[in-house]
Amino acid sequence: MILHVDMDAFFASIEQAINPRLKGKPLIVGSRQSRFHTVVCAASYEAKRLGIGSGMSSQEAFSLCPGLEFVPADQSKYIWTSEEIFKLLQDYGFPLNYASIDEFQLDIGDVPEPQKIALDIQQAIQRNFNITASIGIAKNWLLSKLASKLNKPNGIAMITDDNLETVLAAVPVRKLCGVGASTEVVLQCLGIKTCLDLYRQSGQFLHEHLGQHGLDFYASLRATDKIELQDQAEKPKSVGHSYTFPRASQNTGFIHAWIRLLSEMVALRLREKNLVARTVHLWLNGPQIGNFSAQKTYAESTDDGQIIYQKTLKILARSGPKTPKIRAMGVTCSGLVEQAYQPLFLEQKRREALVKSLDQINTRFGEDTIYPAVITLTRKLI
DNA sequence: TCTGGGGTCCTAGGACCC
DNA sequence: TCTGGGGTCCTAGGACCC
Repeated sequence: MILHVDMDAFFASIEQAINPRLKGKPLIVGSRQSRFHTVVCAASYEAKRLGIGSGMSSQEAFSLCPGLEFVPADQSKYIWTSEEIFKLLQDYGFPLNYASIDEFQLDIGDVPEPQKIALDIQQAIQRNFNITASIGIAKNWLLSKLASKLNKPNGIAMITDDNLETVLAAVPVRKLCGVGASTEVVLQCLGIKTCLDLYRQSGQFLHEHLGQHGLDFYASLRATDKIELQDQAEKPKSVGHSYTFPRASQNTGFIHAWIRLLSEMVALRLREKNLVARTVHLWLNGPQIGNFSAQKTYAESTDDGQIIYQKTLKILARSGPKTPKIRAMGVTCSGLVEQAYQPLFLEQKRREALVKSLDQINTRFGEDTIYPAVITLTRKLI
């Protein structure tokens, strides 16, 4: 059996646990500092009851609840809490998988009373962090994840062979992990509305209409999939940053400065994780171009913002749109491996020593102590 | 004036090698 | 020089999740 632990309104609950004034109040955690130009990252259950949910614009949320409490997201708090919960779960001694910042899966095998373990975990989390979790138990990850949503918040639910069809009949297919907007349209056209409708289709039928995705659903709903939990936190496969401008811009200097800033932010995160990257991705979005993305893989790996910036500029020059307006952009690095080589050339050694010193100064005296001058200019242009 | 930011996985076609 | 098959890596884009 797999036990899926899903934290309830994770970011919002942490803020309420830290700040008693926010307890019991409708609260949203926004993705940016500004309470007006942001979207809801997480909503407390008090806010959810008023119809506020993740992904909604903050303005819409405030119109539903003028007295709404607002806190900008502070990732470091949530990452720290997530890692502490992971350690707590490790002590149970089962293979453990880190599924996302607020979801964990334990392979508890065929222990006799899985609900007892679930209850114990819930109580330990409540005791240590003053927040609640919902837990689903089933034969594989997809069904256990579905189960975790059945009795939210602070609930426990188990899907067995006996209640499988009853549970599936009550859940709209859109709620199943892996069914997004596009898949839902396909399924609606086929007359498939509930998870039970999906369950009753043949593998061949699902393959015809959904390809590999359909076969995966077929196997997962029957718990015949053979995906084993890996007993460790996965290493990241990509690291990126993106930014959306208040208005679209055509100013080349502005755009290049932002690429520089995003490249430096990505490089800093790579160094923090002791990783170097071979592949650089550039993503652009604008009213005329829609989504544009291009990537290039290089022979050498790097964690240097200056080099990532130059590579991104090359991608832009080679295949980027010519002069259209840019509304949002992102720089992402992939092809990540652990940093484990000695720099060969003097120039390279000097740059790495410089970058290391800058990181040390910024760590000791605050993030904004020393940085490329272009970033000052960029920030003024926001 | 509606539109954030961080990711993962899959696919299909092309380049290139043996 | 052409044909065939197998395999890997790279690229661009889509779908989805929190």
